[in-house]
Amino acid sequence: MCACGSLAPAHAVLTFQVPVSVAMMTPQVITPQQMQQILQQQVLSPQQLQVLLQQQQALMLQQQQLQEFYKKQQEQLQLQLLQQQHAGKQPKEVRARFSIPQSQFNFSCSQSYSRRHPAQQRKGGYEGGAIDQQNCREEPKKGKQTFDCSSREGIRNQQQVAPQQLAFQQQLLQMQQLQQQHLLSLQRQGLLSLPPGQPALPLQPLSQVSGMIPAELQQLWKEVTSAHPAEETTGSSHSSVDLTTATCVSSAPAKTSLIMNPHASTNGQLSVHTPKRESLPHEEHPHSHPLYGHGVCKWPGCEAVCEDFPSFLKHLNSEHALDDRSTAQCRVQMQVVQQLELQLAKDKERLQAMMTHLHVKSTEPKAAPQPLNLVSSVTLSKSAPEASPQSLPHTPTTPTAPLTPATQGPSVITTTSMHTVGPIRRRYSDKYNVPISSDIAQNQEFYKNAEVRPPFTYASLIRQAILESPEKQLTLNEIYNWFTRMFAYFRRNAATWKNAVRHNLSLHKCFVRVENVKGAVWTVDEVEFQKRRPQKISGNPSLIKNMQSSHAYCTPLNAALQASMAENSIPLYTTASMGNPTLGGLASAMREELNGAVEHANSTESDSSPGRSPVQAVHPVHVKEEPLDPEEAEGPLSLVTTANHSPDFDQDRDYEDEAVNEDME
DNA sequence: TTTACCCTAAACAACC
DNA sequence: TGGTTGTTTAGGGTAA
Repeated sequence: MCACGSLAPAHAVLTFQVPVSVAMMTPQVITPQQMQQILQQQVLSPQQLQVLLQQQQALMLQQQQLQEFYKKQQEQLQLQLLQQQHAGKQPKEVRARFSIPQSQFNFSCSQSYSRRHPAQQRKGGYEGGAIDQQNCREEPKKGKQTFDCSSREGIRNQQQVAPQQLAFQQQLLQMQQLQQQHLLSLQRQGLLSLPPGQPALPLQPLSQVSGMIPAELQQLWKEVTSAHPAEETTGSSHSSVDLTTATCVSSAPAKTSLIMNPHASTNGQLSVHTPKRESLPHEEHPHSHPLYGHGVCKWPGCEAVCEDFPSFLKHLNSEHALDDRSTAQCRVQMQVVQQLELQLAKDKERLQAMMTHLHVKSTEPKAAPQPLNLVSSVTLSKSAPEASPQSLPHTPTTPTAPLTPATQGPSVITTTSMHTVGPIRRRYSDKYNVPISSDIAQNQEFYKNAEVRPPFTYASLIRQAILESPEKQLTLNEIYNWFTRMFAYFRRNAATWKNAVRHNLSLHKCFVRVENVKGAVWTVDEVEFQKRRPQKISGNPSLIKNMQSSHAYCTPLNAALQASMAENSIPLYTTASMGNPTLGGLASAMREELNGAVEHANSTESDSSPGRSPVQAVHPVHVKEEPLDPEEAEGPLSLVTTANHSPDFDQDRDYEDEAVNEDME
């Protein structure tokens, strides 16, 4: 680390000798011990420590703001990708080139079987045209049908590559701007010094990062700068654009440089200021100061009210003069910035890896986008040898494809791993993997549009359907509707999967059939559900690893930042301390997994209204006759049922017609 | 190899 | 009578 041992004159702080490139590109992790040492080097009073504490809190806020900004960028990126995918919707013929799920062959075979069974012949609902029974018997063994892989896909890919690259490049650009913002902040504060002639952007050249040629850079630069002229002139919103102007292209005129425009970081409440800096850029805007806003001193942890700018300056000179405390605060701030830079660098690497990966893939037959969990489940399967470029799953529309954090590396989404989604047998339930609800929520559009089988067991899906319902109870038909509504995959082969649904409902103790005024409805006994497959997760490292990796796969892109922070083991502000909802949820999910069923059951139980007594409210007609465990004798803890059922199935009904129609296809 | 879990298929009965 | 719902059995695959 770059701790400056001696503290003497103001200049010693102002010209903190940290080569920016070094501080930027090779930031070092500051351990809490080191941090303590730093602080102990100073003779600080408890009050000063208190101030430091407050300052750290403020810095945490800053980090959160940074996160939000980061998230926003990632969401934008995702949106862009989505738009590109929709723009490049593949024609229908393309569907034929993808694999046909095994169950569809099963469907075909069952049809042939039905010819031998008059009782089944009555059911004709979904059966389509004539099917060659011979093929029907042979193809399923292979598990695949191969079709001609035309060049249409390649053309489509080529059309998509450019905007995709552009999107990533813009993402990269923004990240760099973010990075530069912190550097400039440091420069403004005098914490970093640069040789006089050096441009304010001692960063890695963009071309090195992105692999863009200068012409592309210039074009990008034009686009970016022309796209946000208002922001640039007003300096009102994100400073990133200004930063771009100031730093991204060193040859650009510096007139719009952020350095000359302190407005660009008017929220400078988190900046560290040293007295020397007062006379610097603020002369153009005499009453504007990064440490002064809304009549309040923005020095971290200060917030002293200053009626006017002169009084603020007076306050600044008196309260925040160069002393041990201010120096220590600067040090803390610098460490924080370094951490942020480290984090940013990591994410930049990820982005670069993503770009590199996509660029490489663009020359190969492009596979349909897949939700991460599918990919992960595929990697667990052994069906890779069956993979072929022709066996992609159906993607009638181009659904949302959540992106993977680049830490997973380009090997996560590969042309081979993406071909075997359909026929895989292995599923994972939310018992020891990512919660199904979050997965479905994250990949909702994908599942709705792509005919890929959700990587969850029927039991998990049924449970999810029931738990999603307002009353935590569904009729069989409503469960059917949920399946067809949520998953394109279940809009086919209705007989097969419906039979499976019924089979699961009857077979598993966790599904309890109760009868209310409306008729029979199905509810979930969480205790029983969690009892299934009581594997010792806590004692099986490989399982834990698998679980964690599955979480990582399923983590949406906008959690990449948090993930990277966790990976980076940022010591000063851990992700947990930042109260990040994503990681918090992940942590709680893992806790839930590790703690087993009871906690989950209790939580589910709490979902039901306290006043309700489900068992009393409904009339169980049938409880599966299996030997009761002692705990079962006490009754299901979470039999979430209610009697006052309200008809809320308009939505289902709306879809029903559509689903039926599709089933008739 | 065993075991548990999962999926698919199918028979069958009861009900609407 | 035909469709739906629910139960049960069978067989095969997968992974621990």
